[in-house]
Amino acid sequence: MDDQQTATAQGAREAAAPKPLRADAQRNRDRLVEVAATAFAEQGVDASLEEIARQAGVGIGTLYRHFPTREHLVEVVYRREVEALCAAADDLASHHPADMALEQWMQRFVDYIATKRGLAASLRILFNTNSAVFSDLSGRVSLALRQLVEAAAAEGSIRGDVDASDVLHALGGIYSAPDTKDWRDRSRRLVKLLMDGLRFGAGKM
Amino acid sequence: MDDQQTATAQGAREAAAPKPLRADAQRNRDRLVEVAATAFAEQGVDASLEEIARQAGVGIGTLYRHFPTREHLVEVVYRREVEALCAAADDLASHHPADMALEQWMQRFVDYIATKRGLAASLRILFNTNSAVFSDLSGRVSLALRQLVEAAAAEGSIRGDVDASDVLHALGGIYSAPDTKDWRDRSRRLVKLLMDGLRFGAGKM
DNA sequence: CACTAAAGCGGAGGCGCCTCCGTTTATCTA
DNA sequence: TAGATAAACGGAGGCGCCTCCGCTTTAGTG
Repeated sequence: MDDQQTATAQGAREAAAPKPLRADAQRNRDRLVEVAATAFAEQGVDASLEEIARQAGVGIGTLYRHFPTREHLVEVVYRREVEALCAAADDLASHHPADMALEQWMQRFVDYIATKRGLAASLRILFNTNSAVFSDLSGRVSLALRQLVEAAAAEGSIRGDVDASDVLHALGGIYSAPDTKDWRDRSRRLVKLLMDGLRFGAGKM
Repeated sequence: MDDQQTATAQGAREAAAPKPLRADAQRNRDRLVEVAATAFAEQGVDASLEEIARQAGVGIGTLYRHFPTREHLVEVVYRREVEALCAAADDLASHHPADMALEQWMQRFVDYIATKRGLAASLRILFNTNSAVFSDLSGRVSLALRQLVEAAAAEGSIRGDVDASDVLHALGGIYSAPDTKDWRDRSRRLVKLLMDGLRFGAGKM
């Protein structure tokens, strides 16, 4: 009878009010994410959480308070990286001609994917567990790509008869290619090839 | 390739020529599988391996020698159960009219699946890692089902215009239904319903 | 049998996971 | 500035994973 707050009420209101963290807590949290990003990149998602806490200069308890499970931490790191990738689209767009921006972004996208190949299984579990994460992130990516494609098409530097989802599919094909030694080089060539295809007939619309 | 001893074949073939174990080793191995089957059924695939070894009366080292990873043990247990399920098809067929054999087998299939719902994620990983296991086992299941269906159709106790894969699909639908409290009862009713549908129009062709 | 090599055993030890709770600290009020 | 208090910290402790290697048992051989 002492119980006042049901579990449902608790869960319903997390998106609305992320309640501000205390300064030290925020600092520790940021530091953990930073270190975790490096650790996951270097050693995969099985990197030791105790080691991450140690390198971040906090106790293991602090890590677990901020990220109750390994998956929580992975999600935050992963989301941060995808957001950085999307942000890069804007940056490239404002510093390069539209077709170059598109090409460079795709190159970067492919490079990024390359570092994540080993994580495929973990990410699939993450997405199954919480498919909102997946749709959110993949939505951002395709939005970023669409903007680049449309800008280049509008500018006339690539053809106008393709849309972003075609391009995303083409990139997806690169991703699912076998994991050979020269994977990265080949991907680079494929992106260039794709760009040539896009440039072909530019302005004809 | 005429080569029969590929690297993959090495692990997968224990039925063919897995060099005979020493008597004590075989005893321990059997005991481990036995205990593991119970433990996995009761506590899921995350059951403690040390506890399994303890209950089997062997050291943890022995368990790991026989089953280098948790997945190996899971696979053996899982395979054993599926084989038992398939063997039951023959048994039922020789002791009951064909349609009753089919119905009872489907009931048993569904019950079996019910106990495995929590394992879905683990099994998916297992199947991804070693898809030969999946195709082998699902092949056996559909073979067993096909024999039951065809026998009943030949006997005239169910209609003749359905094939086994339809039935398997219908059962699959039951499997993917939401995991409610009365899941088992409802599945039972659905199997009966399916049987009625199969009996309807029996002997007409 | 007795002997021996090979096969098998098993548990200590090192590491990582995660929880729990006594201690510390940032922030708020007076 | 001092005091109060909720928030945050952190690491000890218990458990499970897995490896490693010295000891034991089995299955052959003479």
